[in-house]
Order: sequence, then C-alpha cells, then structure tokens
Amino acid sequence: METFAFVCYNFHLLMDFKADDRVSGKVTIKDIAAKAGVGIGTVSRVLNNSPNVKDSTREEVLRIAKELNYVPNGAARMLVRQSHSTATVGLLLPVVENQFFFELIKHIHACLKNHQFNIMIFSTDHGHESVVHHIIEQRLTAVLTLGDPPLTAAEQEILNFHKIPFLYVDYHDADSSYITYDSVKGSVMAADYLISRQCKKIMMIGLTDRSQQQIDRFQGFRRRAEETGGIHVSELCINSEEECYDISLSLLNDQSLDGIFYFSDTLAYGGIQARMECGRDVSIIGYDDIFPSKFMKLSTIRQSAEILGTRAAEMVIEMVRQREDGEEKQLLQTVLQPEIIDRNS
Amino acid sequence: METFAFVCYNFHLLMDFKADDRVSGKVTIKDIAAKAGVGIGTVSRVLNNSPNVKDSTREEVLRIAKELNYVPNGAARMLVRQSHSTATVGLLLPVVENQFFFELIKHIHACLKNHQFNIMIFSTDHGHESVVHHIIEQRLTAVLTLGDPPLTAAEQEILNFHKIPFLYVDYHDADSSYITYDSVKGSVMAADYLISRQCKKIMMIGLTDRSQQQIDRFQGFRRRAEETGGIHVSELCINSEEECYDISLSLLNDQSLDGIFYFSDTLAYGGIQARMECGRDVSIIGYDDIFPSKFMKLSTIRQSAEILGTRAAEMVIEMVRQREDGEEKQLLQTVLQPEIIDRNS
DNA sequence: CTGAAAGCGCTTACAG
DNA sequence: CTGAAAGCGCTTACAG
Repeated sequence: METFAFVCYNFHLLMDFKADDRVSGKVTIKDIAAKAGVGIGTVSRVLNNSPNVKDSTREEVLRIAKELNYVPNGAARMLVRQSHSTATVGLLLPVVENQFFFELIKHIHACLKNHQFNIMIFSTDHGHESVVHHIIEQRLTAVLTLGDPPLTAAEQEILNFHKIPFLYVDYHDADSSYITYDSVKGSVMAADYLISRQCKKIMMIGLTDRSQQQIDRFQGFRRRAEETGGIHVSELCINSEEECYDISLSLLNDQSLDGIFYFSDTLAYGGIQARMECGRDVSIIGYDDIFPSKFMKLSTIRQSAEILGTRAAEMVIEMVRQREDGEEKQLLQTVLQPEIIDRNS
Repeated sequence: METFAFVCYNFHLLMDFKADDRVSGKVTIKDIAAKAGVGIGTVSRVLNNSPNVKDSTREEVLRIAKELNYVPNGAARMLVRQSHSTATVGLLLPVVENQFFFELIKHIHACLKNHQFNIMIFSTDHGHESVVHHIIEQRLTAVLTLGDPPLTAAEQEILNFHKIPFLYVDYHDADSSYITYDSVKGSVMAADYLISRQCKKIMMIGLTDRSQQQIDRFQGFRRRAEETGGIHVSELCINSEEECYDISLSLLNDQSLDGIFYFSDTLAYGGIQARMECGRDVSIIGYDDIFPSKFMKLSTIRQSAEILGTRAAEMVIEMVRQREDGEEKQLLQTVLQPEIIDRNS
C-alpha cells in the first residue's frame, strides 16, 4: 500500500528562543499590570473593552499586551464566567464513515460557523460513555449525534442533567429531538421504481452494519413488494464497498435476477460496471444521489446533505437559544422527504 | 431547493426538573465533601485515583459523586494543571472543501483518535488571525492546516511563542513543517500520459482558486509540454464542478483539441460524459483517483488520502512528543509521490 | 490517611 | 477612572 510513497525527511535545527523568562509563553495579566504600573483589574477591564478606562491607560495596556504576545487563558476565563468565549458543539461520529456523512459534516460546519459556533469531533468507537463525560467536563454547548448508535439512557440523563441539548441527525427516536430523512419512504420509492420496470426477482444490497436506517430500508422495500405481490425479494449484506463489484458479478450469474436495489450510490457503481460487462438486462437503483451518479446514469433516491446538515445546525442553534432564554425544553423533530431521480437505469 | 422537504414539528412539553438546587447541574467537590463529611482535598484525591485514601472513604465519596451526577469542571482542572485532560488538535480548513479533503480529515481523525487526541475544526474563511488566537486561548495541543492559505508570519510567530506545533498538510513551505504530495511531479506524469497518446492540443482545467497546488500543476504540466515541443497547451479555470460538463461540451466543439487534463476526477466526470455524447476522440486524464473513477474508466493521478492523512497525524504526534520531551524543535518535511493510473481514457 | 490552605489566571462588584 | 479583594472549582504540597 505504501510502497510507492517516497518519503524525504529534512531536518533543520532551529535557534532556541532567547533566554528571557517572560518569553516562555505564559504571560498573564499580572505581567502586563506590573509593566504598565496599574492593577490587574484595570488590565482586565481594558482587555474586556470596559468603557470605564482612561484612554491613555487603555492604549498603554494594549501596547504592552501586544508587545508581550499576551493571549488570555481560556480556562481561567471560563472558570469565572461559567461559559466559553466561543460556543462549541460536539459532533459524535460512528465508526462507519460514509461519503454522505462527510457531506453532512461540511454543511453542518458551514452553517454553525456562520453563527459563531465551533465544532469538536468525537468518535463513538469505544462506546461514548467517556465521550459524553468529556463533553460535559469541557462544558460544550450542545451535542449532535450522527447516525447510529443512539445515546444510552444513562448518557441522555447526564446530558439532560447538565442541560446540554442533544440532537440526533439521520436517526429517529420518538422521545428525543432528531432530524432525519424518511428511509422507509425512500425505499418504498425504490420498490415502486423497480416494480414499474416489471422486476420480479429483486436483490437488496446493503452493508453489514445493522443501523436503524438499514433496517428501515429493508422494511419499506419489503412491505411494498409484498403489497404488490408476485415479487421475490432477497437481502444481502456485504462488508465493504470495494467488494461490491465482484459480488454483483457473481449475482448476475442468476439469469432470473432482474432488479437490484443498492443502499448507496457508491455500492451501485460496482453494480453498474458489472452489469455492463455481463451485458445483462437488469434494473438498478441506488440511494443518495451523490455527484458522480448523474454521469453514471444511475437512478437513485436523492437526499440532500446540504438540507439535512443546514437544518440540523439550525435546529441545534434553536435548542441552544431556548435553553439560554430559559424556556422549557421542547422536542424538535423533523422528517425530510427523499425524492426519486429516474435516470432509466 | 427545499420545496420537496416536508417538515413536521412535534412539540412535547417536558417536566421541569424537580426544584432541588443541587439538581441544577453545578455540583462541585464541595457538595460531595459536605455530603460525605470529609474535606475537599480528600474528594479530589479520590477522584484522581490517589492511592493514599482509606478504602471506605473512597467508596463513600465515589458513591456520592455518582449519586450527584458529578462531572469535574474541566476549566478548573486545566487552570491548575495547565493542560487539558485530553489533548486536542486544531484543524484549520480553507473555504473550498473538496472531496479529497474530507477523505483526508477522515484518516487524520482515525489516526489521531487512536492516540487519544480529539479534533477541533476551524474555518479560515475570514482570515485565521482570530482563529489562531482562539486556539492559543484554549491551549490546544497542536495545529494542522489543510491546503491554502498558509499561516501568516504573525500567526506563525504567535504559535511558536506559545510553543504550539503546527503542520501544513497538502501545502509546502521550506521554512515550516509540512506533508504534501508532489503536485509538480503528478502533473508531469499527466503530461507524459497525454503526450504518449500523441496529443498536440491540450487544455488544462482547474478551479478558480489560485492555490499553490493549482499553480504547481499548471507549471509542471507546461514545463514538460515545452520540453517535448510541438504541443499547444491552454489553461482554463472554472468556478464550480457543476458547470464542468457544459464547459467541456463547448470546448469539444474545437475539433483540433485532442487532450484534456482535469485537476480533479470530479471535474473529469463531466468531461467523460461530454466526450461520450460528442463521440469525439479526445484523451482525458483526471487527478486524485477517488472511488468512482475506476468505474468511470478514467485515467488519473492517484494520491492516497489515507496515506497523507495517516502520515500527517503521525507527524503531528511526533511534534507534540518532541515538545513534551523538551527536545529542540525540528522541521519535519515529507513529500509523497503520486502514481499514474492508466485506464486508457 | 486526611484537613486546611495556597494558588492556578481571570472577572467583577466594592469602595474610593 | 482605578486598586484591592473575593471568588470561580480544582489540585497539591504541607502539616499533622
């Protein structure tokens, strides 16, 4: 994997900083106060733009602060103010990080930063108990959870206790705030598409994570197929997107198979390729409508990462506002509707 | 854009917490100490796993802490310990966030979290002066900058002053630590590819950001074309990936055009499609080798987000280690070599 | 094994 | 307009 990577390490030795002890990077308002010949209170007032300071004093303090490369200690500030200077939202990511999630993060981030929020990313790999703890310890403003797994009851309780709002994104739970696309509806659309193309023997292909979304899609599709009748539906869960091409090839040996529903466009690309090579007449539909699908001529179920991400950000901002205004906590629940994109595949 | 999104808001009113003032979420070690009938020092010792505590005391304190939903105040801890309990690396992202960067972030994150680091994401949209300030205020452990723009001299100075290591990713600067793929070499490979296919009139298509990478690619390609001689090369910068299909279509009206070098695979997809519709015999090469390119049969220059991201994370970890061990600051510079993938496009 | 006390760097009434 | 002082929540010698 790395054989073609030629690496060149290039070492320079840098001069040490000159031996002045105030140069160690720990300048405090005390240092500034001493140098300016004023009290630390005055320094603090200047630094916080308090109006009650003589102009000459202000300028002198500011000059010295800059000269000393002073940067306030966020921890000390936070300790006394009980809140961050910049609000930070924690983003909990699951292990499996698909393409769609990254689009999502991009838009969540874009919207949040417009509202002066920062984002901090955490993995839920090893269970998120400790992550939630860390979030509270750092007094983050809010929490967004992407996809599965949901928060445990204990985690929810401790977040509630500390009045930190949390929002599920791409997951639904009747008792929590969430925003999600309707996966059941999306897979019903996929079923209708294949049914309209007279498919009688259909394979659904997803990944091996037993996510809520995956389950919803299997269900929605199967239900619609059963309502219609006379259709044979199978399910297949594979381990990675990479192997989808090979697996599709062997599936296509079954000459009676006439429809495939891939749970993501990325999976479907391998299928499109395999179908072309076999010259088989099989209908294919994907899910997501990511950028290349247009050029792959892939029919698919579109869900917009931009809308989901932006909305999610707006919802969390609203939740934060509610808390700050001391309003009672309300559940916010949003269900977005996917859309079918017919490219005759 | 949002017309098809049906939104359903669902309001529940939740019970307020019972009116007990210790339930407000601000439990401190003082509360625990009082309830346990010990001093706060003892509580602190228990919470920090100090060995010098009687077992019975320890258990009692732990029990009460849990009962009270106690979570330590990170700011207070940090103030006295002068460092975070969990190291956090700041990631500076530019405005234009392409697909490749998200792959990159994914792998940086994966590697960093394995080493118990958190990631905090910042945008450099509005110039990063204030961002750097914020990073220092929060005493982050290190900084990664993705792509352009680089840090200003002032920003570098203040980071150095506060001894916060920083690393450029996908950018090179002789006086700083960085890791990047060799874009000049990559575009020379692209040139060689088109030249080997007898192209005489070639168009290079990139985006309108004047990034270092973009400039390197124009340069490398042009240089090799000039060395070869008898080749006509033009450059075109477009505003978005979406419009690349239309633009390619009109470019292909020029019947003498026989080669196109797209600066990203995403751009090239539109070109492949346009070429097919025109039935023109034009050689196309992309850049990145993202997943779908294999199925688009697109020749391209491969650079691995996994290697770049993982290496970047390892480098930053090494830089942090060096600082913690009090070693002299060294520059770490890594150049990775891209690879041509010939799919006969 | 444990309590009392100092101190981390800052903000903010309070009293001039 | 400004200084001295209290206090945010925690850790850690210090003295028992």
